[in-house]
Amino acid sequence: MPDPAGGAAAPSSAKTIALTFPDGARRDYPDNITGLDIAKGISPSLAKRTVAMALDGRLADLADPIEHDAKIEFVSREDPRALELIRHDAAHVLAEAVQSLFPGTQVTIGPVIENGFYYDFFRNEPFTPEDFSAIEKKMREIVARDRPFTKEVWSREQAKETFGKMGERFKLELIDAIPADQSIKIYKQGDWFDLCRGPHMTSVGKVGNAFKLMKVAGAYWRGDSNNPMLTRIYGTAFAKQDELDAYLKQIEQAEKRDHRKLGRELDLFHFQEEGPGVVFWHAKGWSLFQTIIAYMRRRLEGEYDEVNAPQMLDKSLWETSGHWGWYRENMFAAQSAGDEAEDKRWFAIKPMNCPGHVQIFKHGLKSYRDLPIRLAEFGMVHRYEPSGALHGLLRVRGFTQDDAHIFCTEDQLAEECLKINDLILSVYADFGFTDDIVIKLATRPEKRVGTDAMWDHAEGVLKTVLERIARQSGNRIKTGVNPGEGTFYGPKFEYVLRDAIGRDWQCGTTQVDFNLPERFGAFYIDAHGEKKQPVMVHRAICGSLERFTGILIEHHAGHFPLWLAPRQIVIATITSDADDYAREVLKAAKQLGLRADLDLRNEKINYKIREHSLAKVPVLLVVGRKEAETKAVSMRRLGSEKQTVMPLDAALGSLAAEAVPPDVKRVQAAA
RNA sequence: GCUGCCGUAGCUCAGUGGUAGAGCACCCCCUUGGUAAGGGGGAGGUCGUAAGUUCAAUCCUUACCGGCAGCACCA
Repeated sequence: MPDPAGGAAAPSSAKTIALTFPDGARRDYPDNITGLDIAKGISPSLAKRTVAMALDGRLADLADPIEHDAKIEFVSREDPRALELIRHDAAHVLAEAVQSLFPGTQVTIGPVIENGFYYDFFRNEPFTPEDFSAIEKKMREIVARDRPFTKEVWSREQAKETFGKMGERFKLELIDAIPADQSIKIYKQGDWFDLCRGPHMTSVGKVGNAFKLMKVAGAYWRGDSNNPMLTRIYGTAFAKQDELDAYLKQIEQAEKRDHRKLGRELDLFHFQEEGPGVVFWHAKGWSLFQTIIAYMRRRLEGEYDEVNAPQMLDKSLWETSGHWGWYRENMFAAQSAGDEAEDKRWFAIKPMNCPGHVQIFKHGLKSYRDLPIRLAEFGMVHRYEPSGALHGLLRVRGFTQDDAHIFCTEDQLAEECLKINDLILSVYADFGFTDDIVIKLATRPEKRVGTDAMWDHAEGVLKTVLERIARQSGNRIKTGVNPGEGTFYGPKFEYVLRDAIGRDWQCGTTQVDFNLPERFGAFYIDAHGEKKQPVMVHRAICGSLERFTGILIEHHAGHFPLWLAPRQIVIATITSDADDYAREVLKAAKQLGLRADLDLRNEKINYKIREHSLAKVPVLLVVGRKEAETKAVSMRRLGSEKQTVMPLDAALGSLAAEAVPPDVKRVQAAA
């Protein structure tokens, strides 16, 4: 596409172009007329409130000459599409402010991101949040000055000379990276200017004052850890102050559901210094964790064989599998600790379950009639994750996978992938993730094993399967591709789900592996009595159960549905007169399999209500003398201030019915 | 791992170059109160670890450990 600014100097007069307006009107204009001229021609007020235009849906500078027939729309500052312009312009304002306050700081890039923008700077002394108020103040000055954004197209030489003289070595690198057929665009805002592909609004003042600098962080130049570390300043900007306020409030809400905070508050788990990245599960957290595993076990029944492979194995096995070569840096290994011990071999603590499962498959001759063989394991694996990657339950060094490996023939591969898909989607639905599930096909990475033919084949199968999944779901399931993101041994599907506040989590995965069976010499006997190599499919649904538990905590904000809640009911007495009856209620609840506790403390009911509400207990059964006399309970649900007095049996009966896990409910409904 | 910030009681946090405080939680006493904090009292800390500077370090310096944010990584 020719650069719109390219011909700005020489407007031709003979040609005309036809522009279509949002209301459908079509009008002819002289070639190279600018959006601004058109807007002015329509009405001065339109010109005044327009900050940019969209040509055939693509945002462009209002001052750009228009060279083609197009659909044209004028974008006001309030238009949702203007938000990215506001943010991008704010990034430029940030850069100018920083360079004016901290001379010698070099600029690099400053893109718009999901919730705002950032700008990466190079400076020996990094910025701190204490610098923010001064920078924001300077930014407000620059905005108030309201200089127009003007675009210039420079020659490569001019650009390199100018930025070279300024000592902007990162900009020089960027200029070199711009393809030869693209022009070098410079946006000026008063005296300050930046290399930028645009577009921008008409003037700096349009940024407004609803912006805020959020945080500083290091970031590698061009995202490569071999490159120098830059200082990144994150900010956000909105069209209006109340939108900014709402966004800040939303961040606060997200912080409240942080699983690390809730884990402490709800007494679910903890971490401590001696065990970086490994979880101490407390009773309530372990209950939740085990509820999830029990659920998964039920879902595997009849289809999978659950096995358990050793926690550590001689390193030679990992050399064979290839993990020692590929991932040694990220593995733990152990030896006998005694100085005098004779056996000083290295044992690798398993980072994956697959080599163990191959050993189980290999044990004894397998016939094609046995396939597919589906081996599942809730295996605890350990990986030496980089210290900076650790993050509560979401990234740990020791975790439990809901792992399985399927050994099948090539003919069975597609069918197996579809079966796995059905299971994954059904499990997600049971956990409350029904919409916005995305499946991505991750294709061959640069570092990989196996022949191209093998990869072609495996990717081909997955692609076909993925298309079928999308079709079957009536295109409810969205699909995509992650080029180069496959594992070293094969391509994979990544299942991404979206939580209650719109965050995406990659959980499930289906990975095709032609590599491990070959490395370990796994085979089966086919119908002609020949040895054949099985295809192996690695599959996880929740992925790391620790992580999945963390996601569930955040998804529900600790307010779990009854079937998951570690403590479903607390029976609280009003006075000690009701103690005996409360014990009766507890016994009856436990007989129905409900997880219930008693609160007989000598405290006022207000106090008890408050405490258990803060602990997010889903159901409070309050009993006093009245209830004891009538064999009733006063039920109060978490999040509600209403109480319902019900006969004991009816209350417990309905709670027990509600607490049945969703998969069991389905079975009950079918029966 | 990299950059920056942080580490004081179970939790949330205040504080000082002369070895520490608050609120909540905890324990004890009084209170038996009908749906989100009743009252009083008490106990609790080698101020992350180690070295250095200093007459003196929780406070200053360095290293290490751990955490937080982001980056990089994630079989």
